[in-house]
Amino acid sequence: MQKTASQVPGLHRASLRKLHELDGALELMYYGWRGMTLEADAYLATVGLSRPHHRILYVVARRPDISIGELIEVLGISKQALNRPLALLLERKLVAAKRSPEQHRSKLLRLTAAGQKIEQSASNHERKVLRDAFAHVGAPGAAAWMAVMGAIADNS
Amino acid sequence: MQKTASQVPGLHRASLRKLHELDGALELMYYGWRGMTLEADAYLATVGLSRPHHRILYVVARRPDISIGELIEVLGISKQALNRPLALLLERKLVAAKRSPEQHRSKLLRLTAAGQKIEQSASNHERKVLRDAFAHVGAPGAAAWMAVMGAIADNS
DNA sequence: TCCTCACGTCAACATAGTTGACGTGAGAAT
DNA sequence: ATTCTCACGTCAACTATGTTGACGTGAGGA
Repeated sequence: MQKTASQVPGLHRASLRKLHELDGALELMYYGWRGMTLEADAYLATVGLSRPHHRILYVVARRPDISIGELIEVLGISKQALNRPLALLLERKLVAAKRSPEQHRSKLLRLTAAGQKIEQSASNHERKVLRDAFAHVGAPGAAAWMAVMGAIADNS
Repeated sequence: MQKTASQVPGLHRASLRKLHELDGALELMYYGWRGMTLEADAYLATVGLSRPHHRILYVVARRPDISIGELIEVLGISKQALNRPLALLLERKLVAAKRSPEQHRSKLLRLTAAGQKIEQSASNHERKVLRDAFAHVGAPGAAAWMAVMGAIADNS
């Protein structure tokens, strides 16, 4: 047992000197991301999965019969990177692949019932964090948050 | 050359069916995080560094003479995980370690001039994204964003 | 003087990503 | 009809970032 510090799972926000006006916002983004995914990751670990598996489950849930190629595009990773986590999901029958009868050039992916259950549980953890946060600021605050995040996301 | 899709660096937001009310917010958080760090990561890559190095530089810049133990606590990673990236920063003389004269139980870390320059450049990329996004919504929107992110971050 | 234990380091391993190489089969070109 | 091409998916090898475990060292208390 060698963790004098950081036995806190949630990594309380550190107090750092602010060198720039926006440092606070910067740190909020960092800790916000961690805060949202913390419980979901812990849940996923209990079922032997992790973040990349969840991302796959999330997308497949919302695009049934998606092909591997499309999945790669949506996730923004290489097809080789997709291979291992997806193989695990298939092996554990959380995702089912069928080749369409006449067109068997690509595989079509779907969640099994078990896969759906895990996807929903994990995503629920994340949505709960957001729901609670939005409750603090009401609908206008939530709308403003969405607007800012949209602007940040669309930067590129 | 084998990337028919995803040659777009910025990974445009995918259009996924929304199964829950908060799915949009969930995805915004994901793409927002990516959006903020995208340019900074690209810059860091040009100088042979990456995200963990930047996090170290960021913290050390705001806590000069921090010890390794404190740094571990702030970053929320294990001291072994810190070891390799920090060793690189020391080797490249972006961070300097001095042992205090009488108390040489712990090392005190500081950025060198070169380290400061890189930290500022990388952080500037991230702050710029935030600044632009905030400009879209004005001060009240920014305040609401901060409030929501604070609530999300403090979840734990 | 000795014990303890925080500090920091090294070694071994897991996981998630990368690039490269390649088999296979659909569809186009000839 | 035959051949070419090339997208699709898979496998192998490698890199990077993290984990846990083991351990040397020296400060400070007993």
